[in-house]
Amino acid sequence: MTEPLPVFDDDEQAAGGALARNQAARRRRVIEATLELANQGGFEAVQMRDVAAAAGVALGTVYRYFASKERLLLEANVEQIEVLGERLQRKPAAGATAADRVIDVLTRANRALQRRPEATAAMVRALGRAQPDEAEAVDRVTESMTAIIVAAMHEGEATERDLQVARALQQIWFSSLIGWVGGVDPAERVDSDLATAVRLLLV
Amino acid sequence: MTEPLPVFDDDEQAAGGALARNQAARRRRVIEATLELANQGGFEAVQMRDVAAAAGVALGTVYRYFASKERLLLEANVEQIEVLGERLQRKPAAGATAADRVIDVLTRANRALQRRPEATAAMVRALGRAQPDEAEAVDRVTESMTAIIVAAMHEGEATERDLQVARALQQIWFSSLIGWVGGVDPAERVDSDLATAVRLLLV
DNA sequence: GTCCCAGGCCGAACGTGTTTCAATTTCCCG
DNA sequence: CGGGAAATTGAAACACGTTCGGCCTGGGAC
Repeated sequence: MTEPLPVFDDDEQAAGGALARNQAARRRRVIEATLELANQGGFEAVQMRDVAAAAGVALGTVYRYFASKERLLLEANVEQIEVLGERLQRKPAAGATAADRVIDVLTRANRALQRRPEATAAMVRALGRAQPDEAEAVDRVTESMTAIIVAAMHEGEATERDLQVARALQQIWFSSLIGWVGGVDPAERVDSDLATAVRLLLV
Repeated sequence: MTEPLPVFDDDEQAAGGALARNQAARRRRVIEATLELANQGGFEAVQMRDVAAAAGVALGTVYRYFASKERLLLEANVEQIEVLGERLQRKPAAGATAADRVIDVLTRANRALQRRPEATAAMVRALGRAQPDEAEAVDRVTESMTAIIVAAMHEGEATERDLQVARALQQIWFSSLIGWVGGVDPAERVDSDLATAVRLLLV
């Protein structure tokens, strides 16, 4: 390693001592490097050695923070999805009916995802490979996806049926993304599958 | 190799000459070995070297027939799914309404899949990892799943809407299987998700 | 300030999917 | 039967995720 020095290039809250601060900074750098690589070349470009090198950290250190490549990608993308969710909320869904609003928000979400096709593909691939250890991270991602849908349906409390519909749509969304990422379907198919499903589910 | 002899333990049509016959037999042995290993230990137990050894074939030969591990698992499982589809047809779905029939057939299908959890997990994992090269194999699997659903809906020609519903259900089915295999959800969740979705989609 | 050690950090080594290639065997056909 | 094409073999090498054992450091005890 040519750079064994502790570096603080992070804007997080510095809660604990120097150690805790360094750890937070390292973790952040690893995630940043991951997103960078994922943006450029997708899942296969995120090679653990490269992530480590780009983050200025040893390979073993990456594994100290993230138990596996899937976990790393998942955790890096949970943030992204959550940010996306917030952004979508800020500009509330347009449309008179719930169906219109859901279609609107999903279309916008997909547009955002397709703007970084490689990164999206990497995230979806990580989701598709998840094993029991990663269940929690997977859950957080799908939870975010569901939340985006629920929020678009209406303002107040969601009914049981709303939640069922939202889960179904999230599952269809995920399947479609897999299909797109796997080269089975074109990107537009994600939108059209979802629009069709919304029309079937939200009478 | 201790067994270089050509073996014909296959019941397929012997169309061409000895070469074609041997190739068919080899291919079959590789698939058989794959299913065997997948049944026992799932995805990670299907190791290419072991498959080759169990099939009495060199590693390079396995790759002559199947471009990748995913492809191998996919092709091995297309057969399984198709057989399952036929078996399900033989005992037609029970129920007065389309919804009941679809739930019935999906429940039976899941019971069959859960009887070989490891093999199912291996197939689902392969589906989730698919890349563009494997698109065709993926398509055949999802096609079979959709066909099972369509067949349960009614006898005659399927309407456009039927096909949309069937595709949506297939996508939900797949997502649920991923969730189960990934340890996010218990096996029963596959059934309950599908039952819920059927009730929402088939009024 | 010095000493000590739990924990962080490192990178070499391992496992498995994939590729490669020369040598050998099998098949087909004249 | 003989020759050449194609398939198969065996073994080695490569790529990349993951693991492991030892080194180093920060920070508490004194």
